Amino acid sequence: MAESISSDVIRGYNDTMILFLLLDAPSYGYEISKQIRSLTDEKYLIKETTLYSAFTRLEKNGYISSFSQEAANGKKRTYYSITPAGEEYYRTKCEEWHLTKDVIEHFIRN
Amino acid sequence: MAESISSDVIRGYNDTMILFLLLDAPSYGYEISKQIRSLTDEKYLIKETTLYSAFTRLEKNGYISSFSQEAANGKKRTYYSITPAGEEYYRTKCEEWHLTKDVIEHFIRN
DNA sequence: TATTAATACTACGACAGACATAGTACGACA
DNA sequence: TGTCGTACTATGTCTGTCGTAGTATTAATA
Repeated sequence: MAESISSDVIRGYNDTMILFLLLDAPSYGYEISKQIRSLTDEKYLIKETTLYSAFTRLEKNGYISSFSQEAANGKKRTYYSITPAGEEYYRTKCEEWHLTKDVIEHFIRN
Repeated sequence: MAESISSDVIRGYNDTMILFLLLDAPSYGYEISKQIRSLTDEKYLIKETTLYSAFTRLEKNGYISSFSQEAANGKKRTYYSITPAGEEYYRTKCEEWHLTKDVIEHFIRN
């Protein structure tokens, strides 16, 4: 019985998950990792290194932008917000997902 | 508009596709690639190198076994058949797929 | 008859995303 | 005093995919 998901399977959708969580409001690493955890009922736990390297990649591609802000407790955080290009990319990935799902399901029995 | 699927998305499911196609009968590289092509309505075309390296990996893991056989036209082919371990692995991947799908869909809007 | 297309692969190297491991730094709490 | 939670950064490795190239045979086509 498959009980947890190997992240290799998810490869290519970590970016999409992050962008989705930034659609409504800017956020930062630790919060996003907790959101992914709770949204998926602990079924998917993104690795810290995976998450932060995704931030770097997404920013380099112009899909998110970052700014520093002090939290209530005086700690400094790096926040990220989605850019218009990021929103566009997110929509593309959603379309791609539907296609991908259909393709893979041809090979799934039951 | 996403028109074709980047294989990066599919990463981790090529093995599953191959195993699926071996469930009913042994087959070989060229035929499998054509079957994937037609089953997916040309939407997914597996690369030759990807396919043959998958064979190597799957055989090394004991999920498939190979034998040589001459085709009707006298040409030699390497056929692969799925092993019991391969069938088991295939079933696991199917279960994992359902889980994965559910997880990802939390992050897909519309 | 010469050339091209289809078949059926193998070899080699590069790349990118995921991940392991480790370390930093600060505050809260016991 | 030490551990836990927070919020990261650095570095290097691994693996599946993919680009490129080459080999060899047969079938079809000009």
